Amino acid sequence: MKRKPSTEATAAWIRLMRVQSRVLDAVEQELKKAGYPPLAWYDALLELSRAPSGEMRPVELEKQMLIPQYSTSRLIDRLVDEGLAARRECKIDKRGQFVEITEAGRELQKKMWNAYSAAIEKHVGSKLSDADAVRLCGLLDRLGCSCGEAPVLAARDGAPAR
Amino acid sequence: MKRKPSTEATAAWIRLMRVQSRVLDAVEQELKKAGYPPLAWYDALLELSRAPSGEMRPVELEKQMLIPQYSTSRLIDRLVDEGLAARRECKIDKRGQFVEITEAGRELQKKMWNAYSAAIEKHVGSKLSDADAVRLCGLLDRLGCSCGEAPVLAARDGAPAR
DNA sequence: GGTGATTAAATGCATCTGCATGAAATAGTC
DNA sequence: GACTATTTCATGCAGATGCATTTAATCACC
Repeated sequence: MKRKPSTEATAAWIRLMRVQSRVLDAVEQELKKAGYPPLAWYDALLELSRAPSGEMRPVELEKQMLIPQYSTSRLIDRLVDEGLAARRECKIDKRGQFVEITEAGRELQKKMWNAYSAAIEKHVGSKLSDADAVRLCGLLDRLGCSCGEAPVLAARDGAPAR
Repeated sequence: MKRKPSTEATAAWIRLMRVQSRVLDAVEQELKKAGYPPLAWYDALLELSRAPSGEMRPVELEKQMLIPQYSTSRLIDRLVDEGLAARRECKIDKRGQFVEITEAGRELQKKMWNAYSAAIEKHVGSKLSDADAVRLCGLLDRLGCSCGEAPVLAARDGAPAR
């Protein structure tokens, strides 16, 4: 039996779609204008930089970033092409590999965080009090739990998106 | 001078990106499993069906849907290919045209709304009280105003997304 | 009413994405 | 240890997207 959503729920759905799209576009545009690669690259570099010795398995990365396997594979291709990461052979499991962030990768991640954090502040932080940001988090979290939650750790020197 | 966002703001940003992505994926998947075309088609059909005589200019559609011009052009191509809409010559402005929804288009829009609304209820409505949905709307709206707001009219028999 | 700027729409091209499949290694089972 | 199933990663292909440009018509202004 299909129940219809209330107008309130429908309005919330619409806002969620629209506002996210606008805010994401705005932030991506700023990064692009500053000459930086897309956010997905940043996310990958951040994950790698946080890994114990700056390296992790593609499968891990895929799970952290919640993107499909082929997408991870190609993202790594691009990072490697740009010298931001390197593929390392995995001795204990020869079908796998390790991806290691390079110095250039670490530097780019840090530089991007400047532009990125400024954009977050501009498009989110400056429009919401901290208390309201917490409220927004709480409400959003309630929508997320149906599809397997990856607990978002406190973002200290970088924020993984998507 | 670049100010850094608070951890609260950053957390809100992350949630906004993640939760939207999950919820949208979930809803799109349900539509797809039910054998329906992507949400963008629905949005276009809804806009067209709401237009005075079931027709509007591509430029209008573009403004309503907030998608780039070339994207509108191609979306219309597909709708026309599937017999859901038809291009009509515009007598008063010969560089323009009208796009008119067909009967098949109207029917599809209505049928999709069943699956679509059920998905909204499942992934949003059922997780939030109406009061919380209103609160969520309020908070999200505050993020939206920086980039030119299209006031979202009450969704009576359909919800435009994105 | 002629000229340059602007608007409406389409399209060529490179890139990106999704999907399915392939290839190689490992794990599980008897 | 042979045989099948599973896991890890890459890739071919079709379709979608972004960007820049093109074509055609209208507008604005003198």
